[in-house]
Amino acid sequence: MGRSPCCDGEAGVKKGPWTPEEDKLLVDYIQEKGHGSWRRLPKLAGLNRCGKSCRLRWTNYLRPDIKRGRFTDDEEKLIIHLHSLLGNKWSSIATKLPGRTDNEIKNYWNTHLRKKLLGMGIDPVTHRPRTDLSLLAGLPGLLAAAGSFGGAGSATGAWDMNALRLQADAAKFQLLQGLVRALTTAAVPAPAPGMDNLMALLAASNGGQSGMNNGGQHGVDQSMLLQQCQWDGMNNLPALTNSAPASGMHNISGMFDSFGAGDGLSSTELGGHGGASGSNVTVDAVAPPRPMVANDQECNNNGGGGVSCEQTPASSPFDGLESLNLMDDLNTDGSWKDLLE
DNA sequence: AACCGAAGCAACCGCCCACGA
DNA sequence: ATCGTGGGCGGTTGCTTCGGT
Repeated sequence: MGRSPCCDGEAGVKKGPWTPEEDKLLVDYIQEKGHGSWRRLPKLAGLNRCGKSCRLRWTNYLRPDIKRGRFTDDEEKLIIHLHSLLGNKWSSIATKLPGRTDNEIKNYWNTHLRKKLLGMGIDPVTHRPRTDLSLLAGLPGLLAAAGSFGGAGSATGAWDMNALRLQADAAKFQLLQGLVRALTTAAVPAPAPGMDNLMALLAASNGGQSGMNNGGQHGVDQSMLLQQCQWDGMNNLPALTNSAPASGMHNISGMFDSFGAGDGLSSTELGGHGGASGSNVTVDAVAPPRPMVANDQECNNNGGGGVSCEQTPASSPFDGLESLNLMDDLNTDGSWKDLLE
């Protein structure tokens, strides 16, 4: 049974925005005597507010160590990375961002970061590629998101490599899904191996709406994404033949299998893995081993919320791909069961 | 200039847990 | 063991600001 709100029964207690006068009363009192019991504080400080409101105002806005202003790119990346590990444990995330409050981070996530991930084809809850029907039509949005993700960097044409890699991960997934779709609909000639043909195939399979042939509408150099796709071995596509869909399906199934296994994709890219500098695109010749993330003692502070403290591989947008069972989503005629209407 | 919808953000709500009596 | 209280947390609301028409 939850207890009743602390302000229940306190008729006449003021709600809504705080005035500068109220702020001053609160700050002066706490700086002189400390907050002590929040419930008793309003009366002692001469405030017509409930204690809970005072606590929130102090912890979120009046504390002297609060950092205001825009989140930096590094902070954004850190939030995304921590969210992939901790979920909506905003207070835990806030402990890693000095001067930022859980409320501020939560708001920023809901209003900015969540939308960015969605635009990149990444589920903001699971941090994995989205598998809903918007995926195949999502490349234009992906590119749009790519154009906006880098903040000041993208505005100057300097690509954020970590963001690009994340986007490339999603792009690879979409490419493969489009490939499966194309081969299984048998309406498109089977391609010769190679990325260029794969791209063309995807465009054809998607009714020419893939956005990859939009002439750089969003200022995205297609070759950059291609290089990213090749970065971890995407270039080593299995040979595709002109055979019937069943045969193609076999090959693609193998692609998915190899994709999920030790492909070196790592969301620690988000955590500052230096893949490139400046605006030059560099491609890791050998993807680094996926690091283990130690969820150490701070994972104990959630009051039994259930965060595992075991060592777990750092999550990636592609982590768990092998468990997506994409082939299970295909009907015998090659159409998607749920992804396509 | 006025209107309207979207986005952003401060603040509130209600549930939960820890802890002490 | 039970209950009441204090405080923390995530989710939601509603006001304000912004941008497009």
